[in-house]
Amino acid sequence: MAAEIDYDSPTPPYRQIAAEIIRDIEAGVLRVDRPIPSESALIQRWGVARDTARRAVRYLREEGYAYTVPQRGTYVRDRSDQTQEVE
Amino acid sequence: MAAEIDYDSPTPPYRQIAAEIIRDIEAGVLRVDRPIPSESALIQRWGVARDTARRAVRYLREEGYAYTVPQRGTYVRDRSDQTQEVE
DNA sequence: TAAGATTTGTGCGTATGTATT
DNA sequence: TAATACATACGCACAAATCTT
Repeated sequence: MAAEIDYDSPTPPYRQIAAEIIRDIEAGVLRVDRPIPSESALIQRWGVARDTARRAVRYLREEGYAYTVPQRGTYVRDRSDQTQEVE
Repeated sequence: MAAEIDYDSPTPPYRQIAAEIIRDIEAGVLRVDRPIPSESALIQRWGVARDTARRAVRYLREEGYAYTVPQRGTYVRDRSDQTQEVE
């Protein structure tokens, strides 16, 4: 917890951030239909630029871990059914 | 007075706006504990986006020139004592 | 009591420019 | 060239608190 970005890692910062959020989702810390940390929160939590925080969130969407409601926020997506995406 | 934003300058717009406000503070045009121009006022005065106006105000806070009261406004801070920040 | 305006807080969408790898 | 990261700027929408009418 409260890990820092490892800029020496081959894993880019946005993936490290996404990884922690995924761990929180799978650990039940972040619940379905509840918001994940906002961009601003991620920026402060990790000390990264907005672009990086946004990449992390975008990655979570692409991986099916979250969904975004425009102008509202990004929430944990229910993956109880299709854990595997067919696309 | 009534200068325009110089988009060719290496100084970003938010810093140009902040600079004018600082001049007004140091010239006594803006007094201690009196409000500085609101975000809306800055948007109209300079023709910039809210994000830019907010950056200018945030910069003034960070530099110790102002303090913000949520939902009230941002006011000129008394710097008579610690003109120099120790941090 | 209620409505409206004002001001800041928050969140996201988008774009450009620079730098590094 | 492409991906990544950071800084900046513009746009839109809604919430919350405050102040006025």
